[in-house]
Amino acid sequence: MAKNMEIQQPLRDEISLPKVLHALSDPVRMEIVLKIARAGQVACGAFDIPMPKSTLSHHFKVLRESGVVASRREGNVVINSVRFDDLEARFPGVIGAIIAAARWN
Amino acid sequence: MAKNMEIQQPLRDEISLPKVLHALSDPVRMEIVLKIARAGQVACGAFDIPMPKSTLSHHFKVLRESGVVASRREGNVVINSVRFDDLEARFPGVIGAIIAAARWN
DNA sequence: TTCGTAATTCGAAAATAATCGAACAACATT
DNA sequence: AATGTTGTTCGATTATTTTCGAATTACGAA
Repeated sequence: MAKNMEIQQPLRDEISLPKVLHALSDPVRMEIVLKIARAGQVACGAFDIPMPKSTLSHHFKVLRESGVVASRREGNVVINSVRFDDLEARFPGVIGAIIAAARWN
Repeated sequence: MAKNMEIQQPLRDEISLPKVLHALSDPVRMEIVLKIARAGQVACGAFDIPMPKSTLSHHFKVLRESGVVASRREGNVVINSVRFDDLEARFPGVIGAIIAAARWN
């Protein structure tokens, strides 16, 4: 298999609102997003969520495929960030309001 | 069984963000919400969505139980409205941004 | 090349959600 | 009371998601 493959994620214009909302409707994934949003850049390994890593990896996959999170490999860790610019361009106000609301509740 | 029962829906403070996002993550339900939002008040029967009424009723139930939609019986129709005030109070900006985004996409 | 660490993929099982016809309930009208 | 209309509930089926251990990939370092 080819090495150094780009991690698959949708282009800005391909991001779909139902998929974004579904991705964020899971409390574990929301917690992940909050932590990434707070820190800016977080490696997958930095989450001490009590859960097998295959399950956690699944949640990252959902977040990535929905366009909420961007992941890139750096050495042998995967760094995640929230795609604020793309989300804001496509769905103005949505991601900010959701994250702000989730911080309080 | 008792007659004239109130239709069950969560109090403002019981509305949960994950449930709201899940409710809105379905395209059929989003379409329902858009139509209600546009018109203010819409009876269940006013939707010409090609789908059995039991399925449609299920979607209304999800919207109601998540706190997105309020339903009240008036004569023999059920009138639906979006709970803007409650949603705005609990999750400022969320419902407005999502509906605005959904209108375009 | 071998080893260790980080993370994804696979495959199967369990849990949730969506779908839909048939039966039922609430209400207005006759 | 009988009938028609609107919408919900029930129960069964199918579809989608979530979960998790085992195997695998990607990469850096020894």
